[in-house]
Amino acid sequence: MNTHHDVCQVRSVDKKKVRAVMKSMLTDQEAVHLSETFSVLADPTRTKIIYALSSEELCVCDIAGILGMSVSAISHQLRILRNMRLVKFRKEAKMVYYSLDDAHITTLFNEGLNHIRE
Amino acid sequence: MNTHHDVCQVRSVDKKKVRAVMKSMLTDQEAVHLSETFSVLADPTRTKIIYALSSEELCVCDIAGILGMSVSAISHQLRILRNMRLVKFRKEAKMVYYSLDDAHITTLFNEGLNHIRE
DNA sequence: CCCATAATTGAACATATGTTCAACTATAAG
DNA sequence: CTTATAGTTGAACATATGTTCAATTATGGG
Repeated sequence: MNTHHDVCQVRSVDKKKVRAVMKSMLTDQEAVHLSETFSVLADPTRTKIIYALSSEELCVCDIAGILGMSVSAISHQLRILRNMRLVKFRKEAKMVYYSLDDAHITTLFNEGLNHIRE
Repeated sequence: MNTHHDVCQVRSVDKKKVRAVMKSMLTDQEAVHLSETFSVLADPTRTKIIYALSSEELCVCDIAGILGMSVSAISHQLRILRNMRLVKFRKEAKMVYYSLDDAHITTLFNEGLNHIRE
């Protein structure tokens, strides 16, 4: 609930503009969904994992080795990526091999990578 | 410093793969830079602000009105967007008008928007 | 000069997030 | 069956993040 006690009392300087923008504004659901999408890529460990998996299918142990981090930390992050359907996995004996499973986010990832590297 | 006490002892299941991936791996700096870029868009309030400003130049008061949030909360977020050079502003009398100032991130933003709306 | 309004700022607060540690499951070898 | 290894998980912990609240700055009107 919005009590407006700290919201600008004029409510709007340009009511016409305000009404127009409000009409096309993202819904809360859209804004949350959109920001959650970006959140997946908003962590250096996860960007490294995604980058690593973009060239090779890898087991948890090797990802940990490549990033110089604990298997546990990597496993926790892989769970997040799994829940977001960004990676898929395949079991073979005692090993679990991970690979990318989302062409969409990969595009977004590469778009971001191009931006910082330009 | 990495003590390796919890890192897989085998160090690598497939040393060839591991070495190859490590060679092309993002640097810490790149990974942090990349994830920081995505972090800017990883908050629903900021995505709404960016969306609002993509159609109109707006003063702080009107942005607050559109989002139904306090002027203070919006101002704090605008400072973040300003520091990241995502928005620029212009003073007129007592008002401060904000507008977008980064074509790059806007592309990334729209890419994300397309993904969730497809 | 005094007051009202637009906006910014810092501190406090609650919540979210990422890593560590230890315990646990699953699989395979002897 | 026992042991070793790969991986997962939950709790604890520290840190980061976003909003609120109160105080402050900046601008303009009477």
